Amino acid sequence: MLKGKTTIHDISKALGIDSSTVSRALNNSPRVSNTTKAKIIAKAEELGYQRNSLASNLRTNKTHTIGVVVPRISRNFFSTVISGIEETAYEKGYNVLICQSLESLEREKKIINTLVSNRVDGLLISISMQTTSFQHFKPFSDYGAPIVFYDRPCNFEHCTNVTIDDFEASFKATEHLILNGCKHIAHFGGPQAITLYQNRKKGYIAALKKHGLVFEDALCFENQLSAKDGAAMAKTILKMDKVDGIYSANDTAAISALRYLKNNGVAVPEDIAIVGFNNDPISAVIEPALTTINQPDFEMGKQATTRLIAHIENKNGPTNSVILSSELLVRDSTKRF
Amino acid sequence: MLKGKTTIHDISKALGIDSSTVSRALNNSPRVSNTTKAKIIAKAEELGYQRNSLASNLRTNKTHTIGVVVPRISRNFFSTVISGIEETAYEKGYNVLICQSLESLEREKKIINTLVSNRVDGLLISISMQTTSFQHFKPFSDYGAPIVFYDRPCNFEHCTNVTIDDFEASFKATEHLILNGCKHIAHFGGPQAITLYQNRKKGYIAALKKHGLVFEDALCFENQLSAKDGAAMAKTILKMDKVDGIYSANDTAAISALRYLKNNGVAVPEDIAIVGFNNDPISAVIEPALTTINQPDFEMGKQATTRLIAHIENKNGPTNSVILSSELLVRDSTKRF
DNA sequence: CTGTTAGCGCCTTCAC
DNA sequence: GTGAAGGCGCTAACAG
Repeated sequence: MLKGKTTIHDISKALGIDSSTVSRALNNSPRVSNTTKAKIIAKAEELGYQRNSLASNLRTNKTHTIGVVVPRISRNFFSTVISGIEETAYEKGYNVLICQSLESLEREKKIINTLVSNRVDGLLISISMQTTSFQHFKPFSDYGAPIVFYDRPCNFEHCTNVTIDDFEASFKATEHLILNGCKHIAHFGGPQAITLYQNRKKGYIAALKKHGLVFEDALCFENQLSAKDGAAMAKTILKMDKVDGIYSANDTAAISALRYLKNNGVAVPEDIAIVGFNNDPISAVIEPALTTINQPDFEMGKQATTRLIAHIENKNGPTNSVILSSELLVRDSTKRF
Repeated sequence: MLKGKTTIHDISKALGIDSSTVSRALNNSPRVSNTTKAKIIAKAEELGYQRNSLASNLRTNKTHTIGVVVPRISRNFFSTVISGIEETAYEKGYNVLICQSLESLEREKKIINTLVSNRVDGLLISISMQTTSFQHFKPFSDYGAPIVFYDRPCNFEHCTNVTIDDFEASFKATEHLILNGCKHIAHFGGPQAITLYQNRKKGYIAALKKHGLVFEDALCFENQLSAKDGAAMAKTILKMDKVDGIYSANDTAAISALRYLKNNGVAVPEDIAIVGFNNDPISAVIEPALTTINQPDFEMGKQATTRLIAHIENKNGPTNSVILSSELLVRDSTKRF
């Protein structure tokens, strides 16, 4: 007989105890005597019993499972967020179902359907870059499962948003450069159609203003911030021959620029200092000369999960959104090895 | 009324058609007339019906879900494997449940339990580094669900293994260095307790032998291959003043060594050529001077999934293990920017 | 403390 | 082509 197919009825028969008592015992109900409980548990192990969660969840109408939708697990930021989510979820007795949208709206819709039909208790989602309408979240909230949006906020019904304060982070980054003596700071910016990059630029401008530096349009770049872009911008900057600081809205461009500068005999951070948003652990090891903005990724996962579970277990909880702060991570800029 | 809670009975009542017919229609059974089928589907959409997979799976004893256990999703190699798994699984109508063991045996055991109690149809797993006994897989195979081990092989019952040919890859890497004129090639090796690193060393030795080079114990390192290790080994090598090539069993150590060398005025690959196992996309951008071994990560995911699904759907299929080849990725070693 | 009964939502014989 | 009936495995009243 296949052990895995053991049911509470098998235990029930083997012991001459009713299956409902077996169920209670296995759920550690206080309404079963310790002796029978012990007997039942022993038998369960002997028969290799494994609860059928499908049946249990169907009956209780609760899965103790949280659906997590992420654009890409390979991005360090998101995988760290997931770590935070998992830690909090497991701690509180929830399982986690991870799905990647790969930035595709179509795929996001499919995922939502699957999660709904699997009746997850709640949803944590960072929407895809293609997502502009939110109708596909409706079936979710309709069946009473709460949603928390993390990193990429969303005005859907009264859902909670957990985000990072991009303005503040950029402000601090730029200010750091200024306080270290930079007078002409370039900004490597991302697509201004995206709120996130807008805010990062605003923070940069605000810091300049506060410290009485002039905003120069020529020092403001806007592109995809790829490695190629980074090198190209560095080249442009060198030609201008006055830039002494760079604030980059992501790390790929920052690192690429840094390498270009070094290869062309520019000392970093002595000649040109660089602060990059985002921090990838590998690049940090490789480029200790780079100061980065350390995003609260793990913390974001924890916060979002805590809020979500609060909503799941207490439907009338508040839907306060959360804005998290980042920290500047200034590394040892001397040769490390 | 909550839309999400619509059941086939609601549709049944609304239409005056029996629920069994509704069920058949929604499963696109040929035994329902097209007219009633259309009516039912229309009504289902109108009511926002979402199938309850819990009930369906319970009844059919099939979840169309594959459990995937991975040591760490943040490692590029694994997240790419997952992409391959997802692609194949979705194509064949399966869902994927991703779990991270974080290299912990205890956690791996818990995951297995959850997956079993959720009755996934099959398991794809890369075991944790702590895993040496395999008893915890028993409940899995006991209830008839097949297992495929990927990347880290396992002699458990007659399960399929999908792995990479480490010997061959190392051989090719080392040979590449030799063919490019290297005479004294150092080997940055990982813990020799792990089969994988053993095989990588064997491939290195075999290549030396084939080309009549002497194996020198002093050039063979064994450590965790961290960034620190990489720099330390590079330092040692420089002192020896004869090494002209490095074959590293991972990329972290390779990149770190490369940077140390460059910082000390050594030209790469002109003075010392480096080939590193594993390739991280970011480091590839940063260090075009590095030749890497391009592992068939995506392909591995696809292969493993294809095998698993074959076993799920045809219980008596063969359990042939698969060994995949890697490719040397020689990058433009000139200054890229 | 333990047993009885019923049903979660779906699918699948078996009839007609 | 459709309806009736039963059960997947578990839990939650309600009794006793």
